[in-house]
Amino acid sequence: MTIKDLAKKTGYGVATVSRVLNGQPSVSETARSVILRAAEESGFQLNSNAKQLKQQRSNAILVVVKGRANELFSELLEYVQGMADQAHYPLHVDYMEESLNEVQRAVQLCREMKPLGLLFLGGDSQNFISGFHSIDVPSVLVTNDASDLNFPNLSSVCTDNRQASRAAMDSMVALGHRNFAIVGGYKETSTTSLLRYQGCMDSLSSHNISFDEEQSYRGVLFSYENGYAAAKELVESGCKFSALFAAADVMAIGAIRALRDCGLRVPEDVSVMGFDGLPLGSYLVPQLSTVRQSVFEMARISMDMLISQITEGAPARHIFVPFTLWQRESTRAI
Amino acid sequence: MTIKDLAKKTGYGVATVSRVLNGQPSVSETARSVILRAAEESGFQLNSNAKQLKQQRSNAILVVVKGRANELFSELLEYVQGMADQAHYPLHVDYMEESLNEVQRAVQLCREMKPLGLLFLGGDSQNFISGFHSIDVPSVLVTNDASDLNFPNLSSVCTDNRQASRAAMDSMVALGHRNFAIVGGYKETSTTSLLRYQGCMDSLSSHNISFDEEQSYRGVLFSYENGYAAAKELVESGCKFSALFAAADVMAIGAIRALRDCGLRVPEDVSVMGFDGLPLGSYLVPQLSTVRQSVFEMARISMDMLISQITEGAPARHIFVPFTLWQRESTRAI
DNA sequence: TTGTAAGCGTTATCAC
DNA sequence: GTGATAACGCTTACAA
Repeated sequence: MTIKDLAKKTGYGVATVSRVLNGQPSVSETARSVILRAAEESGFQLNSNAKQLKQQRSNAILVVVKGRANELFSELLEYVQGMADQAHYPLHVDYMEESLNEVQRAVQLCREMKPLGLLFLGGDSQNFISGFHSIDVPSVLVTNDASDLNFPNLSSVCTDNRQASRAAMDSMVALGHRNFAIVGGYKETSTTSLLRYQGCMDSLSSHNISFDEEQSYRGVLFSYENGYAAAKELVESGCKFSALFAAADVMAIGAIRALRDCGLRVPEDVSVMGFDGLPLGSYLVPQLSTVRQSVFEMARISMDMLISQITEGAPARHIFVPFTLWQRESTRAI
Repeated sequence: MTIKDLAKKTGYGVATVSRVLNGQPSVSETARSVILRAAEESGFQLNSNAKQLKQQRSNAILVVVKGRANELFSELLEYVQGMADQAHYPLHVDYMEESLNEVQRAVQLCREMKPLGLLFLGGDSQNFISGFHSIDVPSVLVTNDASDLNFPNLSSVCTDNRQASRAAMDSMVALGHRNFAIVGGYKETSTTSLLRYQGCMDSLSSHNISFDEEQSYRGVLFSYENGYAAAKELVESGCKFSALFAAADVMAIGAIRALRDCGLRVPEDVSVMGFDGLPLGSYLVPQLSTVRQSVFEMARISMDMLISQITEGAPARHIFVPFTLWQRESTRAI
């Protein structure tokens, strides 16, 4: 069943059928209803390959999501989806392996889909530097700062990772903690991980707290498992600490279990603070203390900026969205 | 940049370029290397719209995933991905809203992609009954039983939900529990939820344990939040129980927090058992007791069956994969 | 081994 | 308003 069959069946030409199916204006009401009914009856759907191949521009927004198991992105996406619906932009979501190049992927998809705009959920600066020049549609990078990259069509919206992790550490210092362990990311390869690390150091040095990185910092890929392993190793290596900061909630969760397996209770023996503010954290016992990223705000601002770039040619902007410290049950004063 | 440009640039015809780019045999080594180098240099990628539009059959396997926030599916997918790589089948993953019709979606995608086979992660019997007849490629439904549907090209692989939840309840009875509360799914609309409910009833009645459904059963959509709300409501409504069975780990996690907020400790005051065996469960304190679905086995069997249906025309089969009871820290004997 | 050319199912550009 | 018809970028006979 193709558009041709529908044309034959209704007695109209393919052009009219196409116009109707795409909701274009200059079609008679008769034609519209006849064709829509026929399409309905036969359950006809446009072939998007042919459509996209021929189409000069679609009116969809393309979302490129880096990594499929990221709960923060899932949450972001839910809001973004709602906002796109409300603004009547079809949303096309493309999930990709975290290890692949999201900009290359976007370039390919732009050629194929010709979207109005691009939303990146997660991204790596290096990939943008080396490949974003061949993207010419309005874009927004979410959860990473792109102000240094200076692309006229690339905005960014994120939490100030450095300030946020500094604030997290400050709050634990305020609770009386002086001996810290930190489970972070690979600061050599991930900008986000580096910034969160630097924020920690900012806090420690401003309070004149010494920190032996070799002994008290572990950099791993964000996961329950790695959080567990890192925390266990910290304890077993003899590192003494009353507070542990994990640069992601998933690692904090793994870490808490590791501490428990080492005979340490949270928060009685060790306070643990995470980063992200995943919904899951509020159902844990103890509820996870964490730096809550303002997911809804990030989604809202991203979509607003993207849409104004698309419709009004607004210039690229770079925004830090406020975060919130959630002192809950996994931290305590000593 | 198109295949034509590449042809012009290398002096070959478009057919040869196409053959090289698709790894077809009858091309000279010279042509192959020249064209590959040129493609590399210019970063050329085939336009998949044009490719799929023209192609009679792709050699890809299409995976239709129902719902994007399902951790069990994420885990399954990871294994499936690995197996497809190993067998050299490109995998195309399509995520869709849980509320939409996965079979309709598959029909559309089959028309567009012409995949060799289909893997459904999750699915609803009704949708298959009303729409699967128009799918003619080998297919496997994972996590649901399709033996009743009798489609010659539809296999299925799943846990015996009824037996598994019966076993879970039996195990709690063996621990001495007699008063149960159950947080399940909508048994009126979800077959899986109904089976898990029936398994519970099988167990209870075989042990002559009475159960007031009105008072002690809550049917909700699987989520942390709903698990929390349902458990809280059970306690507040005065339902007395020493054990709670949740038909999904996510609900068990929500329920544990709700119990805690009602002043009940797990497992000291109430034992809680989940269903699924999510990786997360082993990092919780207390570790979640649960029915572990054999995710790896399900993935392996699904892919094996799908591939033998594709390559050897093997007939459809319907397989129950063994489950495991994990008695961990959220349950205890009384 | 290679090239030519006919579509795949649409949309866009014309005329009418 | 509507209908021919030429692309879109590719694969695949069929010829050479």
